[in-house]
Amino acid sequence: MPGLDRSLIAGLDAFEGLGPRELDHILAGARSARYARDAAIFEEGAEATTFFFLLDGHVRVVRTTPDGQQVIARYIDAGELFGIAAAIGRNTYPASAIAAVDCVALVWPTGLWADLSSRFPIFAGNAHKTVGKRLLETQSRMMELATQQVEQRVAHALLRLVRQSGRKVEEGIEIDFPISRQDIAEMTGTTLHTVSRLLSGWESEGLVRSGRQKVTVTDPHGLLLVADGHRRK
Amino acid sequence: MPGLDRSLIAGLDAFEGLGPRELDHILAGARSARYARDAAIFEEGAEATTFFFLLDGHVRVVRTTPDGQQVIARYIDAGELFGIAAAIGRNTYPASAIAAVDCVALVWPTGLWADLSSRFPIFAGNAHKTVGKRLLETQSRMMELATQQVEQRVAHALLRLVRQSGRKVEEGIEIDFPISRQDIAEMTGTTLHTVSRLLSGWESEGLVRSGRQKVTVTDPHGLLLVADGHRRK
DNA sequence: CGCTGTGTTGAATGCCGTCAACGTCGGTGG
DNA sequence: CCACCGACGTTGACGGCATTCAACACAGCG
Repeated sequence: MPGLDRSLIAGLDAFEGLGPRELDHILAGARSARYARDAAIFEEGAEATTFFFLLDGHVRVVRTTPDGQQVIARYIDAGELFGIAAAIGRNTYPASAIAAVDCVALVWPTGLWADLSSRFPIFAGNAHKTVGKRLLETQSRMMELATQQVEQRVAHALLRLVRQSGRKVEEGIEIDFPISRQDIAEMTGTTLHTVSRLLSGWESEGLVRSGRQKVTVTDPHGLLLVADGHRRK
Repeated sequence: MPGLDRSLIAGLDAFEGLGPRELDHILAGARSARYARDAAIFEEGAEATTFFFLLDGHVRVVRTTPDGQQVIARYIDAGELFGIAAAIGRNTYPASAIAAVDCVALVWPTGLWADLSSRFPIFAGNAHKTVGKRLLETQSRMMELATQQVEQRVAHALLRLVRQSGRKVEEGIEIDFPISRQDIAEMTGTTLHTVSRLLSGWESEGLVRSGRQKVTVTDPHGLLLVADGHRRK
């Protein structure tokens, strides 16, 4: 394999504050890998032998309940570290990671974590910041589930998705990867039926346009009103 | 103030792997403080000027929604670090901390975090492990909210509380601090009315005994069946 | 050209939130 | 000491939101 070029990662959040020689050193320990759409990058409960940085694509992070129901914990976008069990002293992955589209990632053996994080404390700090952000974001979603109605939760979920993984198109902002009603239901703790009804309603109100595994938000501000419970009707 | 004795903290999880001289050094930067029941130790959104280790008592961690509803994120027990915004690179507290009973805590200025964590990487690692545990636990609660009925969620919450903060008494295991129906509702995303009904029902089935701000689980195994949705009836 | 995954929509059920009223405990001040 | 008051808890009745059950439509694919 040819060496990886530091321009791949220079300037990205996770590598903020590191110099060229440091980036080269970190990259020297990595390989790059491709994952086909719907491939499992790692599985919940498996030994955490590697950690990852997503160069391109979108990854769905999923946990499964004892009785088999799936819950989508989050989506990872290009430019984020993931699978960093080592950073929190765990040796198994707490969730599964599935490629939502064809993906490219950098992959390090977990064994390198201790060396890299002691040699480059800034890198470790950036990873811990990422963990912290995810903790806060998870708490926020927990609060939504605890206090809001389904309609508001789904609206919030869509707004989060377009903000984080949106692509500007003719009619508005489109979610940049295939996402089904079932997926949205698993993010918001409801059923695909309810999601379908909500999207149909919003479509006729001109807030969104949606089709098979596709959602475009055409009126973000209007949707935000719904998300905050300001029902006009 | 007299020096704090290292026997206060030796052997506890957060200080695992540190020697006597290291403990002394860490303690040298701390002061101890008392908080009366219901006192706010810190407030959501405030600048994170200090971080804490709970020596005695129980602390309720609370976030408030934009429209004023409170959600209890977790309870902190004696022997845990908390308010460690510095460990995840934040400079404000993401939640409020309220003393559930009279409490005693060690308090460090946040400014010391960088020094302590670079000087004692083991200490920093222990803190990051704590953050990781809380992320996983928060994810689990999010999954419960997304997939389970109120009855199961409340049962799980009680089981978690007795496991983590239980005190063995004559009739079973009692939650070691005052907790109201409202508190349980705020942990589980329901109303005090529903919690009251559930506890009444369980009391007549012999699973729990409860009174004013008191809950005792008398049949943990039976309650676990309820928590897992094995309703006999 | 059928099959599977995805999406839509109607109808019925039921969980649990809301509204309401009352009971009880404990602390506090006269 | 006792009366009062506020916080906490209980219980019934009602209703609505969302799940469940069911049937059908449509697209992509082998």
